[in-house]
Amino acid sequence: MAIPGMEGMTAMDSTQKIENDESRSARSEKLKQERRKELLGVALAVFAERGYHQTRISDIIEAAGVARGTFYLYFESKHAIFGALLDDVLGRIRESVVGVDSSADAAPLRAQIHGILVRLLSLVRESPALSQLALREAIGLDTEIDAKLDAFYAELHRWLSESLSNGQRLGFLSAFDAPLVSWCILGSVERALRLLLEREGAFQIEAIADALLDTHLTGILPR
Amino acid sequence: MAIPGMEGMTAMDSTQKIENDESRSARSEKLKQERRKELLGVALAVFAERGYHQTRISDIIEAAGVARGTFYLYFESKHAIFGALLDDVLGRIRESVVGVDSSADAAPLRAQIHGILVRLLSLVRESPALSQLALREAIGLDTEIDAKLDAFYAELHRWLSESLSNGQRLGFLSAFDAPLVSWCILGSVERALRLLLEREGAFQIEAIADALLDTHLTGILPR
Amino acid sequence: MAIPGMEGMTAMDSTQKIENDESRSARSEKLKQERRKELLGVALAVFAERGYHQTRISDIIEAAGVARGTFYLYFESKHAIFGALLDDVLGRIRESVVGVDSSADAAPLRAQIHGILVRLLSLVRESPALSQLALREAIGLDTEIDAKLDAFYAELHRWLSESLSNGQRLGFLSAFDAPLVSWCILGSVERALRLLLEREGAFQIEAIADALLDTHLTGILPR
Amino acid sequence: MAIPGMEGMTAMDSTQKIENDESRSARSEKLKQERRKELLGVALAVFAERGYHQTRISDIIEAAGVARGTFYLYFESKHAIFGALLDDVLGRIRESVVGVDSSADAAPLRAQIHGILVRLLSLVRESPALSQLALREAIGLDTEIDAKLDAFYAELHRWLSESLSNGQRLGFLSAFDAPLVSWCILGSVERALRLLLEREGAFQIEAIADALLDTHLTGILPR
DNA sequence: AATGAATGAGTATTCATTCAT
DNA sequence: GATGAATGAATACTCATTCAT
Repeated sequence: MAIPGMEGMTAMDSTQKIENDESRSARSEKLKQERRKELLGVALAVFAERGYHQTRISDIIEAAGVARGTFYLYFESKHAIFGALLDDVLGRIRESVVGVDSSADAAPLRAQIHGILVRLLSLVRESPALSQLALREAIGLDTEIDAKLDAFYAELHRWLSESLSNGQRLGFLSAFDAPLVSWCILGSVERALRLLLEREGAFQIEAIADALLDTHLTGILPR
Repeated sequence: MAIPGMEGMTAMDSTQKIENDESRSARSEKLKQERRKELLGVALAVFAERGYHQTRISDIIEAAGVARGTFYLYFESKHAIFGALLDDVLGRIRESVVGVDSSADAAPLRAQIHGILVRLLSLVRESPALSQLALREAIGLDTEIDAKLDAFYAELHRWLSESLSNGQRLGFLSAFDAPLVSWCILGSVERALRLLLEREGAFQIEAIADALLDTHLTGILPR
Repeated sequence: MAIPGMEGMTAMDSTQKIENDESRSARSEKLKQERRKELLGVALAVFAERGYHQTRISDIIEAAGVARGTFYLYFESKHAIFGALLDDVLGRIRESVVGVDSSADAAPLRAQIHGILVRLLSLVRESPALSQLALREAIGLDTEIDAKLDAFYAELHRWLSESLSNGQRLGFLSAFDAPLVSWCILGSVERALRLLLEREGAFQIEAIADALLDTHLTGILPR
Repeated sequence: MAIPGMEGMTAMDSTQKIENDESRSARSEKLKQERRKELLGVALAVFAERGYHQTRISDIIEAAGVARGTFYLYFESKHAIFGALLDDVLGRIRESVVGVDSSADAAPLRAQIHGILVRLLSLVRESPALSQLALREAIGLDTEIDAKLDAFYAELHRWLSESLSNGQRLGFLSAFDAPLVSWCILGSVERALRLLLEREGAFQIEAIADALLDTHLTGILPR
């Protein structure tokens, strides 16, 4: 609703004139943000349904009920609005993957990881269109988009790799090539998310999270 | 099988005539296949470098040194040549993934799986362009291509899932959701292949194969 | 109907606003129709000069001084603009051929028919390009166009055939195969129109109309 | 069968060599003409079915079962083979329209004209494809083709016009603008032929010929 | 003569983006 | 801000014709 960093600016000023101007611009700014969000939502739906290349600007503006030029008032290009959507979903994924609390009174490690996985899977279930953007549409689109995705995965990988290394240092985990195994795990998770996306309803989030955990924690050989 | 330029030196009986005709048409057929393969090779390189959408037919024919019409003599469309390349790489991957031999005198299971992984990874190392086609370019291109890829992964998954189920039945493997875990493993392998593709030289094939095996066989928890 | 540049000088109540909007959209609609008509006119000239197949979209847009895309803003395709022109000319011909008034105080039959012929011939003289479209260019172009032409001629034929049958019933005309003779007459008229088109200036409209009338009314044998 | 002007060349010569060569070349010439005719027949069928522009050289050579290059051995171009076919049909029409015999012991004028019309209509019935070429496909194709058609019609017109003038001079026909009326009659006939072509079976040749004759000879007014 | 692989000029149509109103 | 008419670069595909074998 309120624009971050703008909240304080609506405080009463001494002159009516300024107050009016400010409140007017604040209001218009608000309207602008709302329209922007509406466009983002519409574009998301269209991109998810038709794919990036099959989507025409016309599809978006028709669905949004705005004029052609209006679109370019809010986004520099087709590429830009896709980038904005991608940033959005990548941000949400980032938020789902918070650090593991290794303090004494923290939840058991397994439960924490389980939570992360459930959050990720729920994100896919609740925002399938957005997820599809990151998991399918964005791949191989563009050097710029590719770089963005690569950076994101690198970031995830760094976080996971360091977590695993920590676990190894603390003796929680066995000795293995942490960076390499991190990529494997990321791959598993990515495929699991895609699974939920493509075969909606065929799998339970809990079941997937457990399968991911068990496979990677204890493997498939009998103990 | 007549030697080029030697036909006139033999008696011109009807048999010879037919033979000549056959050899001539066989030769032209051979040339045709060569031309086709050359076009495929060139297109592969261009697709891998620029991506499907950034690739124009002009790029391919210029690189191949043939005329515009010649391209369409061998492939119905840009889409068709991409499909042919994809079929090619999917076929190669299929060949790399042969059945596991569970007879008494067979190699140990681990060694067999290790072999499969090494074959897959080698394929990526040796044919990075072709691999990139399957792992990046083909994703989200087209409903038809998508269906082809989906079918391929479904096939891989079926094979893996049944293999795991077999292992469980024989007591080699612990109890787990075989279909789900199969997807996880496929995800790991896919990411590992992509890793080799993107960070060429940063990883050793053997190391990756081992990491994949260990993670999934015994997990990352200490035993 | 607001005067351009005057809008701001009137009170900005909602009624005015709507009126302004309406006049603005009406004006733009008018401009659009004008642009469309201009394109039709230019295309007509080019089609008449070069023929359908020899005419490229470039010819039309260059002559019209608009951009490529603009053309497609007004017409779906080359075929579509030709169809629109054909509809235009067929409509005009239809208008030229009004029903014959057989009431007691009507003009004599001969004079009425003479009038129809003169109108048709004048149409050709005044809009030779348009006429050429219907009489030459449209023939054998396309199944769709063919169907349109056939339907038009069938309509003309039905009208003429019924008129003749009426005349026979009323005793004005002798006994003959009305449908067949109608086709003959249509053929004569068509050729006469083509004559005027191709040998512009060599014949007088009145002379042609008289010749057509006399030939079909009383024949070429002496009475 | 035999090539006009070539029959005498197969007479016995003194030397075997020459005889062989000549007979061989005569035979090959014969074969050549046969192949040419076959191509013409096939092209005719295809042109009639699909129309000139929709017909591809591929359609013709596939239907004829010859190679691409072979076509160009017999005809310079697509345009040329169409021209040859058009010449053929125009020639046949010319043959159908022979001079009217005005000698004392000749058949009555009406019967003679009736014969001409029946010949023309029969030509259309027996060679609808060929007729369609002249009556539909050839129109507006090309300046060259147009000129050929125009010249043909002019020729027909000249013949008819002079015949009518003769009749007038001899008192058989009333006074009218012979050239103009000739065009009207040509138009009627043309349309009648087209009628037979398009509504095959709906009309009898005799009926059409009679309708044409009656309309133009005595008109549609009661006598 | 016959073949058919190769050629390459030719063109309708699309669609992201701009900009005058 | 909003509009939507105008823009024009971009491009896959066709097909008549040639020519080496």
